[in-house]
Amino acid sequence: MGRKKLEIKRIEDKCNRQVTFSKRRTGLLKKAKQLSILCDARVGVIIRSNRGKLYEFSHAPRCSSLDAILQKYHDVTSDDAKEATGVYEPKNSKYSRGNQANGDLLPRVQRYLAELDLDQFSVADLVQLEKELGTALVQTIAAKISANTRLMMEPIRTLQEKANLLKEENDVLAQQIAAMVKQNIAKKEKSEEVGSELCNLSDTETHHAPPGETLMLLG
Amino acid sequence: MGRKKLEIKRIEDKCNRQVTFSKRRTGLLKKAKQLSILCDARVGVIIRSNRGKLYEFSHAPRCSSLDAILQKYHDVTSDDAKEATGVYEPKNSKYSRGNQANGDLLPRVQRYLAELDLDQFSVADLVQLEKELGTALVQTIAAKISANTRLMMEPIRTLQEKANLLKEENDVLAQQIAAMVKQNIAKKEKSEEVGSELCNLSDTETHHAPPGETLMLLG
DNA sequence: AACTATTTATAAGA
DNA sequence: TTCTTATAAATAGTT
Repeated sequence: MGRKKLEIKRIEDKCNRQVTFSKRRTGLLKKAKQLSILCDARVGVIIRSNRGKLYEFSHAPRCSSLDAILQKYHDVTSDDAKEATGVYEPKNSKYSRGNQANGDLLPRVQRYLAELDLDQFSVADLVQLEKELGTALVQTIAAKISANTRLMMEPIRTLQEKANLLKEENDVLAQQIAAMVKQNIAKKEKSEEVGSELCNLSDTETHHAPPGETLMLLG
Repeated sequence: MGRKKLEIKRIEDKCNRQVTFSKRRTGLLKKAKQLSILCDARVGVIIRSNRGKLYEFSHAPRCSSLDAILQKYHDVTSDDAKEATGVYEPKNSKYSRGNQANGDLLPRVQRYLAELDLDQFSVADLVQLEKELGTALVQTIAAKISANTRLMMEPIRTLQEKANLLKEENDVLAQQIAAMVKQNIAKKEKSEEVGSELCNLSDTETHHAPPGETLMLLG
């Protein structure tokens, strides 16, 4: 659509390509949103520019309990993943209770989460948690990653990309730290009250940086 | 666009909603493809209808080595996840060699994969592999799952969804079995030749079923 | 599943 | 960048 019919092939002019990217990215995200609303469908769009910037749309900003775990993995990994490779001491921990056979994983995870003191989370704790879940969680996570997301994990291509990711990462980390501080304060007040509303950070349809150690691992 | 301006809110008429879904889904996937081509961007779209059917677009059908691992997780999980929950005997295995410090994960994984006899893969092997990688892989995976994908992991909502997922799953499993058989035959011929082209199954922009145990875990 | 009147997206230009 | 505008493309309602 436009003054002229455009052939669908890589736009060679860099400047023009950037402009088109900006316009069409906006359009795509808009259409994704419309589809999700009009048809009550779950729609996800993730876009990474050739300079490494990320844009995504999700049909809803809700967070499942699984989300909370993944978020925690994320946080922890960002902090000390470089040292944590393989070294951990599974404590005989606070969330060891009767394993209730195989049953539904999600309810079990929810129960675990409800009983956890979030401040105590660490790589070791997560590993222990994972062990107690019998690697089922890990397999579930891995199995559910769409081809889509897997492709988004591909190595970044240019130095410019690395720089951009690094910058965005800093922003997100700052956000997360702020959120954690806030969470701590809130907890000082009421010591009970659990549930599955454990994370309310990330807003939808905006830039989103990948986790901290990405650069090291993907180089 | 159409005879009338359409308000963006849930279409109540079921039949009409279905038709619109079909049209707009096609449109969205088309635009995603155009964006990825025109602007050399990485674009992923994943759509799940309110009946549970999955549609996705990925900018490229390439498979990374990480992909191969995830695919394996997927396959294994589909087969015997119900029994595998937590029970495994880490053999002192064939891919135990000098762990080369922390370095880049991806090259290490590639090395592992290159040395593996794919036929020998099992839950136990994967767990062992994971252990040798020091859970770094798991954390990496978890950290990289976008909010997008996490939302797509949400519990399915209706019986109809379950039925649809089940049906699609069967199709995909059949495909995978066919692919494995093919792979085996190919291997009989040349016994060397490794690299990162380990999987060439899934085609882009088509229906794609979630893994086998999904129903059990999400109910 | 096709058709077509309209709306919407957007390519080029300013 | 942002806006304007002519035109291409998508699609809502119809058949």
